Amino acid sequence: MARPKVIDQTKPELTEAEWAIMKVVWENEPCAAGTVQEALTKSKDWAYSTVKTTMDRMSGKGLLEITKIRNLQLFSSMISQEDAKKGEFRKMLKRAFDGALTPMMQFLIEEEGLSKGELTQLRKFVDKAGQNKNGRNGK
Amino acid sequence: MARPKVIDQTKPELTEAEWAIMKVVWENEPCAAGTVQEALTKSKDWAYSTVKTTMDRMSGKGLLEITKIRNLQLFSSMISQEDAKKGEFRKMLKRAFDGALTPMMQFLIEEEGLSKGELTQLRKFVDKAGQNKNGRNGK
DNA sequence: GAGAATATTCGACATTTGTCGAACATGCAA
DNA sequence: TTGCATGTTCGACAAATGTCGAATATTCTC
Repeated sequence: MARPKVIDQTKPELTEAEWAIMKVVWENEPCAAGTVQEALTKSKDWAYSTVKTTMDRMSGKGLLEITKIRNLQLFSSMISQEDAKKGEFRKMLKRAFDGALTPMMQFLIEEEGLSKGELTQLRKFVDKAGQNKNGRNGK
Repeated sequence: MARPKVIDQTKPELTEAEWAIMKVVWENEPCAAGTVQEALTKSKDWAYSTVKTTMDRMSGKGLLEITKIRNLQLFSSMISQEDAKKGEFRKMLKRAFDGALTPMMQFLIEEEGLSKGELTQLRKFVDKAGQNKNGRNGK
């Protein structure tokens, strides 16, 4: 009955460009490459082909899926936003903190200098999370 | 008098291999490439030249500095561990959470499922940090 | 049906990263 | 003095990323 504690180590690894594209896809899927390119004009000055090429490569990697409707290709995400975030977070944790969460937290609070507001907010979360945890699983 | 709120956006960006090497350097600097290579044999099966090449490139990027003693090259870090961690953390925060800390915290607690012990530890940090912050800067 | 709009295909090229091996240099021990 | 043991230099190569442009296909609309 023990819930699977094995964490999928093969979480997706997105590059900078892939993150930008994925964000748009998550918001508009299924969507065409042109849509993504347009949505990014504000932040990225990418040519249509740049976006398309990257998206094609992404589908090759299993990050996106293509559905063809006549002449149109619609892209959909194959990974959830949650998993992507998880992957990014884990990568950072592993690289900079040897995978240890507590030291990361300490570093965050001591070095990053959270504002009072952020601290208050954080405490609220901690308390809330604490409730759900009380009484069961410790370790 | 306003404290500089401008955060150095050009924090170092280390690659996977660079992180591994930097860690050894921080622990032994100044040290030779051979020392690093040996220290990594356990985790990475890298040839001496692989390590050396990477370290040379790192010095070219300003991540490491070389001091020559006769025939020997001793490498020293040009960036602090703190800055490297900060950079890695910020990159993650920016990519996956649009730079917003609070949502990241929420995600961490809700999705990553912190253990009770970690929560307790976290609360302790928060409280401690809260003390130093109380009375001043709110924002 | 012809031309403008849109898309898709493909091949290209520059950089960055990961990884070495071979050639050459040098200082110390036998 | 001769050679290992160590180092350093350099050039290479493959794969991943970032970026396009040109050629080609499809549609839609007059």
